[in-house]
Amino acid sequence: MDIAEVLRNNGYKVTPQRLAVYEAIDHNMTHPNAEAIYKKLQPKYPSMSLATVYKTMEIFAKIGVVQVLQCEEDAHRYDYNTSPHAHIRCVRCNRVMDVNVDQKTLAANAADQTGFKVDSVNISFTGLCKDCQKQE
Amino acid sequence: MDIAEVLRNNGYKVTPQRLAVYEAIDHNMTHPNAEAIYKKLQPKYPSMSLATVYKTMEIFAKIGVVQVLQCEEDAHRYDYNTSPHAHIRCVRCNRVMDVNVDQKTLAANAADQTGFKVDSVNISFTGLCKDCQKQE
DNA sequence: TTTTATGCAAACCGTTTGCAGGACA
DNA sequence: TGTCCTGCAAACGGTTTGCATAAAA
Repeated sequence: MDIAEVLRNNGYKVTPQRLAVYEAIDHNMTHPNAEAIYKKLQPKYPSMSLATVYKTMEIFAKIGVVQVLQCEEDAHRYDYNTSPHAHIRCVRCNRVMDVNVDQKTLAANAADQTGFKVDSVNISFTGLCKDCQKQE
Repeated sequence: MDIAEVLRNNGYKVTPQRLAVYEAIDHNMTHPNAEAIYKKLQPKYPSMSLATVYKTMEIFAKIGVVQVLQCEEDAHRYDYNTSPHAHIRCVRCNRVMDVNVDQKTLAANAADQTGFKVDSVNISFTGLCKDCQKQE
């Protein structure tokens, strides 16, 4: 994906900060939150502010560049993978992994039961990951 | 359920505030947040503080009297129905309804895929409810 | 040159906490 | 009486906002 082009096509300016944030999340499997993205950028982009990270993520979410996750913790996390899937978080090490779930069927089921026109589906699990199970 | 007995059995004192909060959430289908519970109690219990509502809900969640929900909004909501089920929120009127979902199968599926020992499952949908669809 | 973005600091909002006084057991 | 609970106000943490300056188009 050419993020510069996507920004331009959506009427947003292409700035070094936006490119940097994109670089930090592209194929980032850790599902970072804003603070983590900020910290990751510190060494290379020391003048970047946390507010800019938030503003950039809001734009990225709006134009479909990232998916916003809530994994039963305080801060939001971001996923470069915008295809519908669920997440599981380890309650011990806080690692977040992807989980394949048939969201389409679930959404159809929810619509049938309630008469809602369904917009979004959010599925998260918590538990103990393989590594942390070994250590217990 | 005799909430006084449940409190006592778990080592908590029985106070008018705790009984009042229970009264406010028992069979309350609106999935209220702390603020809503607080406001509902104001007329009858004007001296009740919001902090006490929070502290009480924390205890209720711990002893299994309520379920805590996150429906892709800022505040947590509480459900007197503690059996495993999902929720759907209307993005227009913010009403929240219950949805039956086979969480057991989903959890087993997530465990298979990731090797996690699954603790909890959280499923929420958003969309437009029947009434709000009519009005559009 | 016009418009939009940045970085800073302050505000915000839901929630938690410390503590002195009060209620339960 | 001893312990726990309450209500208040202040603190907290993640996020948003207002604004003056700076950079993109």
